[in-house]
Amino acid sequence: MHPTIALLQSRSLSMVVQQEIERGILSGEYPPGSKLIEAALAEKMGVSRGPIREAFRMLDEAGLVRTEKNRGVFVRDIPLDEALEIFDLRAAMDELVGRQLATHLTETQRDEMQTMVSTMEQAVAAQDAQRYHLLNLQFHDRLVEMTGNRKLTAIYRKLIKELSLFRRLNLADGWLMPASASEHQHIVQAISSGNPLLAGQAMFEHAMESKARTAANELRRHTPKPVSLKATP
Amino acid sequence: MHPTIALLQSRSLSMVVQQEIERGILSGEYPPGSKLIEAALAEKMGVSRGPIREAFRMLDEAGLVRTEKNRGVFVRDIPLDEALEIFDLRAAMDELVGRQLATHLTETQRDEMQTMVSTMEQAVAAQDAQRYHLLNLQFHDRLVEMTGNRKLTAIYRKLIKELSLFRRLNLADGWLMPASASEHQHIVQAISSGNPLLAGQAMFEHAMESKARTAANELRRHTPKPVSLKATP
DNA sequence: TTTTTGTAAATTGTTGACAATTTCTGGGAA
DNA sequence: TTCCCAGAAATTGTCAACAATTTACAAAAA
Repeated sequence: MHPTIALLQSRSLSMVVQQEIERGILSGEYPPGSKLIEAALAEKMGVSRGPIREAFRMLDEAGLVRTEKNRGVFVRDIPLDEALEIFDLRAAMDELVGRQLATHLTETQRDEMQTMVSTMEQAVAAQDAQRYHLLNLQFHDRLVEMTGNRKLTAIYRKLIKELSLFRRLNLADGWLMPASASEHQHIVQAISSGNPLLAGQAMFEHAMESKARTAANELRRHTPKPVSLKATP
Repeated sequence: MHPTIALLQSRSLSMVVQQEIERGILSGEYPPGSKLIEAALAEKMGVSRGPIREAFRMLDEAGLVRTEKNRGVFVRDIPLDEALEIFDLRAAMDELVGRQLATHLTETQRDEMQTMVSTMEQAVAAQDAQRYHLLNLQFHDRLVEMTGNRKLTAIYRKLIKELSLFRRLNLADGWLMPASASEHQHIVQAISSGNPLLAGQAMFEHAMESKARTAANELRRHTPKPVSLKATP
């Protein structure tokens, strides 16, 4: 039996199961497209199928799995066009974040932002792409959180989770590390300036750059054999 | 294939139950704050408690109900501050809608928009507030749909559903009918102009006007006894 | 060989039963 | 009266069993 289940009965089983399956999905343990079998998960976690099914309904509504009647549930595989749609939506939300932070930023928040950017620059200097990737996610998540808009924060996080199921994104994020590093400093300056339009624009353009890089990566990945056709008979 | 056959093959019981409960919530049959009892709903719909519980998990994730362990599920009552947060988020999404429509609008879409605005103006002339309210919802929903961004459309609709649980909104929407009527014509013109920034601004400001009217209504509702204290001993 | 078909296995859909917890209720004590 | 607290009733949490459907596989037919 999974240790967390035996210990903490404070949350209901289905909630714990939901979190555990979600962790498995986001960590790549259950890759996009793979099938999630009720009985197998039930035995693995030491519970019956009821809570597993309830967790499936939550994950489905959250967009992390898709359910086919009488066939089972599968980890969602976000197609490119949907990923690009999410990028557009996220850009609009980030623009809102920039505007609101520019008008309500406290001293403490400004310092925190500056510290995060500095930490990211250290990761860039150390060529630690993995660490930079995590810090980057954390930076944008914290900015959204700073607005105090809980609904905005909740939906933003859902979008990020869905985007992480766009598999090609993870493989190719090494390229964008140095590119977006300087943009973060620009974002902090724009927000600190107190100009909502400027800050919003900085956030929006940063998000759209990210979208453009992803689209370019995908285009390059789907046209890998323009010259050497004779090499693969 | 026969339509009802196809329906029963694609939708499982829990999905049907979810839609039915959601309908009851949005129609006001189950008002905000009221308790939803598994056994009662199960008997009413002629199914066991399993599908009911699965539907509850979907509705919880969608933000329409809240679940308290060992106490049951309740129809959510959106507090004012959360409603205002949703207004801000919706304004940012509407701005995106305006920008995208301004750059990609077809002739057919422009005509459809104009027709909807004309129909709304007829409802205003006929003093039919109820009909105007429905047409207004339909107008904005259709605009979002026209962008072709499915994720944006899905989240927008979720936000609208949640906002409808902000009970005071429904009671006081008679006042804002004539005010927002002319704004719609302005939106259509701004989008038709092909200027993304102008169209986005029109949509954004329209949404923020709606937020301001709601906030003003709420303020008025919470301070109804400033003078005649002697009248209520 | 390829396709088809029938049967067994695996998996999901649904239900009813039982356990755990909360809520209700009535009677007794301060 | 008001408060408190058993015990009953109602309700939710979990589970195991059964039914319905899909999938796997092997044998038969083209």
